[in-house]
Amino acid sequence: MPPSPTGKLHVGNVRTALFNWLFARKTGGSFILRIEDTDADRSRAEYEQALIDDLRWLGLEWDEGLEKGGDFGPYRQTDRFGLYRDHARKLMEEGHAYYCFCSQERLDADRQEQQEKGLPYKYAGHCRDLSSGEVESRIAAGEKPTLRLKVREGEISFRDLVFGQVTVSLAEIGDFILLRSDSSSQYNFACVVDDALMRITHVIRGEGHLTNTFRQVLLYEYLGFPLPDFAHLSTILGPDGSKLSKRHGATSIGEFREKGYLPEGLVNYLSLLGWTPPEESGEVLAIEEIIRSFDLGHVNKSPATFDIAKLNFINRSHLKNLGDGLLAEKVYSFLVSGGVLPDREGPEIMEWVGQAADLLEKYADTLADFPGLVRDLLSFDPDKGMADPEVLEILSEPDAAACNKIV
RNA sequence: GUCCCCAUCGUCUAGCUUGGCCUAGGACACCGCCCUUUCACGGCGGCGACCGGGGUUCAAAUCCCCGUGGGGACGCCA
Repeated sequence: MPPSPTGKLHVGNVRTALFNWLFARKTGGSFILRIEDTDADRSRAEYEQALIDDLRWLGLEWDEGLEKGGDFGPYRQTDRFGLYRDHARKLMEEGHAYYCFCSQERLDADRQEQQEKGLPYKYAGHCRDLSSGEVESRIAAGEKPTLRLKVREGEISFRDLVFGQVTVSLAEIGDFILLRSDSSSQYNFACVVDDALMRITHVIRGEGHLTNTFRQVLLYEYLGFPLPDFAHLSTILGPDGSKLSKRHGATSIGEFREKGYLPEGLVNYLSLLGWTPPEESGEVLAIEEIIRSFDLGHVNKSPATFDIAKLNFINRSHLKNLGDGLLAEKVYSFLVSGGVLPDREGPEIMEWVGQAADLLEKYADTLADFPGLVRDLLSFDPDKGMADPEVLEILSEPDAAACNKIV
């Protein structure tokens, strides 16, 4: 599981993490957390920490990697640049790579020209056959070249565990960059070196990487590394059919946590995106049951739409399975974190918790979703035995802020 | 634009590998009825799909081709 710390952990990434984790648990393998932070501009330490917190909150503990250590560290790519350079040198010595002095401007111009002609962009190979003398003198003169892979002719093909056999002509792939001019590693290269050195057996990642995999397979070939198994997971779409993003509402798992969703509910729902448990077991499952029946070979290829209504149903079901004591505790801390109740001891708090416990007993079999439950608690009137419609109105879109409003 | 990939109810999907058991099954949502002092929960029932067109075959949701729609890649991002 190699995330980039370039933003909040998104449900799509979590689904990928989850499938990696499930596969590792199912097969008795190790789930490894490696940070892909080779993009210095976008990577931020705070995102890395949030990512760790989110993964732990969900219960997706890793066996090896960040904060955990292991035999194949370091587990942060910025700490591994030396390794990449070593392998780059090897590729160069074997004639599979070359220095490229093309300026950004020249590349942009090439790209634009190709586009206008309606051709796919591909590096034109200007520097492919520079003499070693020229290379040396330009480097001596202070030019900072990138290192490119000399892509062979023919085709490349691999068998994906989800998508099956996929093939592409190498004529489609230009000589791509291995090391940037600041000598840091580009993603595809770092990824292959790490996966090989860390003895990764299964690469399970988002579908967006399917075409990167062609490049990577070529790198495995040149580097003489054994090929791991690849499994690509379809994209998660928003209700309008486009890739799920912020404008579709809550997408970061932090937001779901704040709204009071249960980690087990979220994990259960996400496991259902692209995968189906055996029919006889139903869809509301404890994590152990998911592990037991999880099967990568039965993962769907087509993109899945994120459906909040079904998430709510799954979450609600887990809420009901929680039991009164645990539930009262969760409700209380939810209200505290939302600022509805003060985080302190006191008679009025005890009274409230007492009422909550009574109510939970009464409502034991009738729980809705978490915010719905809170809504009931706040508006329950024992004399009338019914909810106050005005309060219900305010809380029809219940969240922590709305709860705050009425107290 | 070029390449890679995908296509079953509104949504998640089973079935497709090994064509007939599919008048296409389940779940969420929705609608109705029952239960209930309200709501909810629960029970029962309903609505609802094989993207289009050609093949192959005695037989196609399942295999092949074309079209259409969608996603992804084409970066000194990952």
